[in-house]
Amino acid sequence: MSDTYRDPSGKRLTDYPRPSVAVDTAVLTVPVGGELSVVQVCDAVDGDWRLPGTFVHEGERLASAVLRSLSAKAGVTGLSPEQLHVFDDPARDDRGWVMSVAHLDVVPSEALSLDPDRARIVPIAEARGMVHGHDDILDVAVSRLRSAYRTAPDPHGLLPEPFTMTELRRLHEAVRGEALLPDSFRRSMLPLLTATDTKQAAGPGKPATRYRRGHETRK
Amino acid sequence: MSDTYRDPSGKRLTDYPRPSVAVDTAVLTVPVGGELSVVQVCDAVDGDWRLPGTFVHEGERLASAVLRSLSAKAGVTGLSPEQLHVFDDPARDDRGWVMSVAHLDVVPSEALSLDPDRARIVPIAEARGMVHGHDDILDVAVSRLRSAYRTAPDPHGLLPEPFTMTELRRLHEAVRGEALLPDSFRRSMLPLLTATDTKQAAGPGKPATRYRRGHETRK
DNA sequence: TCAATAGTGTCTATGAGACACTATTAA
DNA sequence: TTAATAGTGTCTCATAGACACTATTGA
Repeated sequence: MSDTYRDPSGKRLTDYPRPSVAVDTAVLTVPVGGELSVVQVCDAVDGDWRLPGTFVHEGERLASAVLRSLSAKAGVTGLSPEQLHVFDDPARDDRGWVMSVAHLDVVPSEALSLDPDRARIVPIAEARGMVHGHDDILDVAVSRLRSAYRTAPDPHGLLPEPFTMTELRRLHEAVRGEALLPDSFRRSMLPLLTATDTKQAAGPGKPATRYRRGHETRK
Repeated sequence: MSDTYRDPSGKRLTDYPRPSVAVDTAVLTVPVGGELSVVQVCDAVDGDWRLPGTFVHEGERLASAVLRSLSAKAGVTGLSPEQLHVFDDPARDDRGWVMSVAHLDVVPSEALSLDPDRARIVPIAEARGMVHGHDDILDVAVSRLRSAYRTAPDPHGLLPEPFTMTELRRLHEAVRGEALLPDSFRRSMLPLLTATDTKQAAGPGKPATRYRRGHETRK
């Protein structure tokens, strides 16, 4: 840090009071056959269940702080944190002047290996009642995720490739929290998928084509 | 601030290094009959034209810091700043560890009274080349504003009520940077407007109905 | 054969784009 | 009347919803 910088009033940058900056992250996932869920951690001080978070270290990127907090507090290997909003109410945190940059990270449930004493996965409907306005963060995260899943097939890669159209639709139904029409869903997603040569048969019924994300004009 | 709080490792909140937090704001406006423009201020230290900004004071809300910086540096009475993104690259600002919370504010051009030595309004196409990544902030601000003006009539209140359909369309054309079809535009906006009883005639031509924002089912 | 799942054909309602038309004013 | 601007009627096309239909498998 340059100590020589002085602003027009002659003050150094470090002469100004500075807030602590935290990151708090809604890690969303969909367990196989389950509903949209969020990772909560148990607060070491007061025992409440809340979203994982940490203070940002000096010179650290926000996304790095998010990944560090997920790996340390929840045993989660995060992927690509996305900024949502800065919660800046000075009275929000009774520990002092803390700004929290809310993040969203979307992680396949297979990639989660949680320590049950410190972290858990709960359906989003059962996650309400968290401290520090974490309910609000969850709301923003869910609506951001839902809008991403309205126009593209599994944009966050929750489903391992290749997958069948039914698997994809069940995932989207879980994320969006509502039933989708199979034929309309198929027609809207087909132009954004590439069919593979292999089929998947599970019990009776016509074997399903397997797809990958993205459209390729392969011969 | 509570001095007694200690985290699990025994440290007080104030023992951690903290970043300076700044706000930088793209103030967008549309001069009457002109194109989408942004307010720039002249940096007191290096003389560059950049977006107005300031450091956040202790206990201050981000939105308050935005309004303070606009009134102090540009003579602008800001309205309702909207958060865009946190720019957190530690190397972004050579003065030290500074996070910048980018904001958007949309202001009717009549409300601007700029000191020409310190501030100016320029069309967004001519505003490129700013320092500290302010070009990126402008990009995000413009795309946010354009998407807001795709579905609703003048959602930021740039046009004084009441207004004619043609005035509204010209404003939307300026914001979106492209021509719009008069009849399609009218049909998409009519359900979101309330007609007044008064008409407006300017020169030859059928007098135009004047509208207000919002739909009311008046008798 | 039956049950089960995958996938298609097609009708309809809706809304955007396009363009011709009518309506109402000043001069 | 003419020029100018406001506003409407209507055709077409693309798309989503809805639902019946066909296709392909295991048992």
